[in-house]
Amino acid sequence: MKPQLQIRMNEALYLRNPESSALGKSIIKHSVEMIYAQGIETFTFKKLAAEIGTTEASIYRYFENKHKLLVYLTAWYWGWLEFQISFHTNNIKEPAVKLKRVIKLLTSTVLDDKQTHHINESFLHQIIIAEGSKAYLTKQVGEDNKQQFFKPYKDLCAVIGHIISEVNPKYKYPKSLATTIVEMAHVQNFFMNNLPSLTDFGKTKEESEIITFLNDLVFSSVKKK
Amino acid sequence: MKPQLQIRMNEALYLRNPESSALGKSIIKHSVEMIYAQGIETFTFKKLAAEIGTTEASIYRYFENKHKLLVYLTAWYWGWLEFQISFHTNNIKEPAVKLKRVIKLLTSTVLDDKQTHHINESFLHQIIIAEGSKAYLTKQVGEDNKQQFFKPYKDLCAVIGHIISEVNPKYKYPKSLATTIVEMAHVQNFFMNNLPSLTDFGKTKEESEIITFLNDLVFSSVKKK
DNA sequence: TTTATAATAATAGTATTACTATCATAAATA
DNA sequence: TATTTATGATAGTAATACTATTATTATAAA
Repeated sequence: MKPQLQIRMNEALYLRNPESSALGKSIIKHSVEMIYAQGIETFTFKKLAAEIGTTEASIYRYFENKHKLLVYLTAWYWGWLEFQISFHTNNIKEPAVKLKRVIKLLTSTVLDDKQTHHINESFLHQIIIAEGSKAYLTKQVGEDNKQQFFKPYKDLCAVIGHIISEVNPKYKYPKSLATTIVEMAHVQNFFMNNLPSLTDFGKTKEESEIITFLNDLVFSSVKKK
Repeated sequence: MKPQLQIRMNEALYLRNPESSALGKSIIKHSVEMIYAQGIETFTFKKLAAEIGTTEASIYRYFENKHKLLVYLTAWYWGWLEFQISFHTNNIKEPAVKLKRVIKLLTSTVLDDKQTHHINESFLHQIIIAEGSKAYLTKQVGEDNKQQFFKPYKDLCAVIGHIISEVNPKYKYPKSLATTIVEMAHVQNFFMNNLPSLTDFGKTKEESEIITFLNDLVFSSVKKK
């Protein structure tokens, strides 16, 4: 059995730690499956309770509301992805190579970790593509930010920003380019699959083309002139 | 009195044309103000009815639901913006200059059209930044797309894509770059104001910096090599 | 092994949201 | 003036998003 990787989560995101019990893990597991299947707006705690054979009240003991649960899932995803990135770029010296690897990791459909734990990362990846921005596109973004809910996302973008600066220390917009890469990896994927005429990959629907596009975009900008 | 510009709207977006009556216009006007002020999730037809002194039932005679209203407002915005762009790039020959002008129009806070009509474009611009993507980030995106709800957005992106191809006919990703410009003009603005550490403009909060960033990004990529 | 304690189940209830339906009345139009 | 059409007034329903209470288990400390 592989050592379970535990993503360190902000305690303000939950009322009771879902990792601390079987019910908690079941809530996470089935949330991911249901939100993946039906989207965040039709997903309710009542449906979730029915699905996993518990009660609404029990779920409310773990999460204050649906929004907190979504923020929890996105935070988990970004934490997990930062780990993946540090793992897969570990012994790469060349910053440009590192940056390419990051773009690939951001864009590629992740393979489910073969049930190593209860979260299906592949489903979660799709959830982040379609629902991820709703975690911060709210009026409470300021409050949520004060409580550090977006720290994993910011940390990841900071890591990417630093790699960009390694490639070219003179490049003026490492942070904005980092968020551009992250957001576009998702937006282009969503458009390719749902509004294909908005992209140049609508015919093939190949993730590899998004990677090529992003590499071209990033390296034309960052490269020393 | 200025000639009123009428944006041609998809009839499937409404039950009764809001432009056809005083109540309809009032619904649009106050929707924009309320969604701007309180965000789409806390906004309800009941609150709107109270605000404008009508009944919920009357509002439902114009719009099937809140989602359709949001899609209507975004469609209106993109239609309006495409008009602005064609107006302000009208006699520009040089495609690179045209593209710069487009980036500026996408990024800049629009000035309210001085009550020329009932829609406050400046508020609407902010709504699009914070809520616009929720119009398509849904499970019904396919259905909505079949009904052409996103045509104004796609048309605008197509226009921008063509300008990109004029700048460099060999550039491989005009469509994806076009959506990147449009989305990033908004995302960078949202981050700059709400999660400033994700951008390079957090200190000054100047829109002009976003424009400079986007110009750099776009022209480094598109430029012939 | 009992006892305390903590987690969950079962059940109920409330306020708000997201609608639909009906009928009366006012305004516009023919 | 008659008639169509829009709006207002009112009512009602199902679902959502919770909160509260009490009973039962499971777990862990004494």
